[in-house]
Amino acid sequence: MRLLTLDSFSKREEPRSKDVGKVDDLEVEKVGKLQEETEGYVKPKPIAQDRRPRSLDTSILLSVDYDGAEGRAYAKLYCLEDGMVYFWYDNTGHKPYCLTDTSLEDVKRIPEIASHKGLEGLEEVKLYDAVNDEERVMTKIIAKDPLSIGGKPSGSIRDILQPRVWEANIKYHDCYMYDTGIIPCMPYRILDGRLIPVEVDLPREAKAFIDSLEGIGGEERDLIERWMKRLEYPVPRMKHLVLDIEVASPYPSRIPDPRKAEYPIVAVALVDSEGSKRILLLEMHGKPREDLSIDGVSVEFYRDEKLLVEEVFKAIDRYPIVVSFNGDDFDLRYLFHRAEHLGFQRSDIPITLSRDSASVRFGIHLDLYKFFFNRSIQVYAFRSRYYENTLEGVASALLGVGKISLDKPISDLSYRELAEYCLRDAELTYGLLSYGGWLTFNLMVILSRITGTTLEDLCRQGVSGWIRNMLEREHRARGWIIPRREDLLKVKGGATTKAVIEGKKYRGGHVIKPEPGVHFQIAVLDFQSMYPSAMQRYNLSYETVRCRHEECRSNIIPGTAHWVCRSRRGVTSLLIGSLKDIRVRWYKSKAKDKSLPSNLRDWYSTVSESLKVLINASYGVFGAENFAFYCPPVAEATAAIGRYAIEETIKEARRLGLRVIYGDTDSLFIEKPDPEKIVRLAQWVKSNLLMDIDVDKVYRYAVFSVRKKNYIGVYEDGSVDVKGLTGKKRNTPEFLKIAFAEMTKLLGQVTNEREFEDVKRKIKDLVRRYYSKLKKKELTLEELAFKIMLGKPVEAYKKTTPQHLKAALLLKSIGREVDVGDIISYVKVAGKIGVKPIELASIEEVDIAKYVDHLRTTFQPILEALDIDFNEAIGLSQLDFYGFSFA
DNA sequence: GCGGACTGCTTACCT
DNA sequence: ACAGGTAAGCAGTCCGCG
Repeated sequence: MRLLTLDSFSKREEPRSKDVGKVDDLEVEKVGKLQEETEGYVKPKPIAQDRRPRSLDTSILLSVDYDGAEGRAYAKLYCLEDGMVYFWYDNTGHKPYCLTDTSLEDVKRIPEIASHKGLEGLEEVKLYDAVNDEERVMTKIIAKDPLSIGGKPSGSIRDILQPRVWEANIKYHDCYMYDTGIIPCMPYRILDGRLIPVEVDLPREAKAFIDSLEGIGGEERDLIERWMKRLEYPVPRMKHLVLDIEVASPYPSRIPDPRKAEYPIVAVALVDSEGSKRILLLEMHGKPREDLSIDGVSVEFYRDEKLLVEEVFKAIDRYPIVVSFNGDDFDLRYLFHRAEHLGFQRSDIPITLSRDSASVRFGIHLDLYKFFFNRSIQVYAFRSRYYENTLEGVASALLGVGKISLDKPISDLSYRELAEYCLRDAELTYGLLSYGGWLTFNLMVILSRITGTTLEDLCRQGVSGWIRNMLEREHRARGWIIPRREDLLKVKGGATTKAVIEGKKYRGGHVIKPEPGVHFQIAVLDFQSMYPSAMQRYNLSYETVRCRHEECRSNIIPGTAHWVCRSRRGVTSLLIGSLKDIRVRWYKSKAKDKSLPSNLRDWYSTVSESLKVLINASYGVFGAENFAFYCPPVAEATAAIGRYAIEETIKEARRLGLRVIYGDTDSLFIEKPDPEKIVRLAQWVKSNLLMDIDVDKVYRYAVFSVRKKNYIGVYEDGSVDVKGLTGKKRNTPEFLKIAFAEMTKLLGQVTNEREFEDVKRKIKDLVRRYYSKLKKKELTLEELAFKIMLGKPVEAYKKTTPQHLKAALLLKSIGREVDVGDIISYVKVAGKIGVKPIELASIEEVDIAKYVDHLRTTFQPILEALDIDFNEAIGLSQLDFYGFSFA
């Protein structure tokens, strides 16, 4: 009976070229057995059967879906024992529902409801309304199926009840998970037909840690235990299949339309986590089959596209996790529609499409494109190491390997070229998932467990979706009504402060004007997680800010017209606070613990980074209009507490005699600090503001100009931080970046004030050298290019025509496709338009004067601080010209 | 009709 | 579609100037 585990499939024959017929026979036989194995209540096929329930070993919950034919929810479970996916159908009788504040009797009298075909029943429920701080009796309208609640073009229950309807927009699979309390990516068993969580026992050390927590309430302690159980349970290795397809389009730069699927699928790469690599090629007319062998790869030719696609479908059916890069919008969508054209029955296509996702029938489909494009993931998890949203961009930045570049359309490639190209894409995608000891996948699993979002949704939603899920689940668990956005906005109102930037909703962080010049011995003090701490310590949450109690109105948040509740603990304050506490007190410190083996440290560090993603986003979402719990006063109060904290801390620092030379939002730069005074300041902050500050870094010296958010800091070891300066921006021409880097290297060598004179001379030489390079045009177009990302489609620029757009338009005029997210490389040239893409320019036409201006502005902030005059620096080139070289 | 002062748009950065 | 604050360069407009 083990025959059908994925293991047996992965141990397939040696890589070889093989013929269609053979492959086909083999697979038909296996699929037949798959069906046989699947009998019973628990089954890997959504077929209605009512057999005696059987038990299932420890399995990981992958997702929950609704089976329309069965009329109930089912869970997809990945059995750790045999590596197969099983379906468990709900037998608790859970049904979709929504709420109304109309009484049960009155609801009965609404004829469209009473006679609604989808109505299952009505029920009176007592729930807590946190917005208004009162218990309410609501009527639960239970439906036979999710579509009856909402989603039909007309006649849905929620449309009939409008506007007196609550919780009608929650996806049913989420609703099911909230109510049953089941958590994706956690282990379950099936006993006596019931889905039962596997009890997770915390390691002794972890229990001791929880017991040792001081100054933490019981509620928060319970939460910490809950999080830790989800985080300490290991991430099991699950089997993945990466899939990538190539389509023979006659247009080289145009992506074929997956809805039309008019061109044949000529290659499919299948790379799995067990080491198997297959490439399926379509034999094309007039192109005889080659005897292809690629090391470690099974190359398979197909005479018939239908058979090729069939083979791909069989592979999809065999894996619990199917992975793609942009499969939602392309690969799976194309496969689906192509299969339709090729005459497949719907039931033989293992893919289901919805508006912006594609899913597979047995396992789950993860689209890495959306996950890597997620800003929070980009910034916090991968530290902005990539910034393009393409496979090429992400892979070459993280893996150091890019796509194979093509100079002709797919249809002109030889079989070998095509095979290698397609395989590379799949390998890169696999590499992104398994990268750094499965960092990406671990990250997803951790976020999934904490927020209760399935991996499939996690990939596709943003951080506001994740946090919404976490909060909604918490509401259901507590018996709270999930507030409606419009009620929140109406009751809590908008912002009361004025933003510095026109058009923003409220005032944000405070930036202190730097003291220009060179400053030695700088300690940089940082508030630890300032905004999350503010939310935790000041009890910020949508229901506590501007609460209903008269007696709380005097509890004013400084700098605002808002107050905060004294009597109830805010739910976001509690959730964010507990996540922050376990991160700082357990995972972050474990990640730094050198006595632990490195793989364990990596795990702790991954958990720590995942928590950071959630914690850091927790403030911003409340100011985001699309967030389900959008509440401007919460975001505004958070930022206001931050400003209050830093301003009061500066005052106290000055009282203590500390010299504050710069600060931004949650940081303070202090010159030549007395360590004792720093300790006193930290104590003051702790007892007066209930927050933590510590010395985040120490600079041997730092260089400031008058500009905020622009400085250079040199560490004790000579390494250099460059912040905000033009010389390190990614759109700055390479030669300026190189020149600037040369300068920072010089600055890194300075250890005391005396050495500055020498370095100042060297910097002048450097500037003059690059000036002369420019004058002599000893630079390539590549080095001179500005590389600017096209922020929107070409047609969307209505108000102005920026230079990178002009260059893009020139590219378009010679037939090159340009798209959102493309990086346009152009140089500044003489003439009316003033710019040319580097593909069309020559070095002779480059406008040198413009580049001298850029040389000036790149160096200006630093020269200013060092009291060097740019003109004087390059003026030396005149002397140089006449032979008075200092070199 | 030309150029400087100004505003607004755009991108990339900082926290 | 997590937030606001800052810098820089350019596009486009207004306004004064015989």
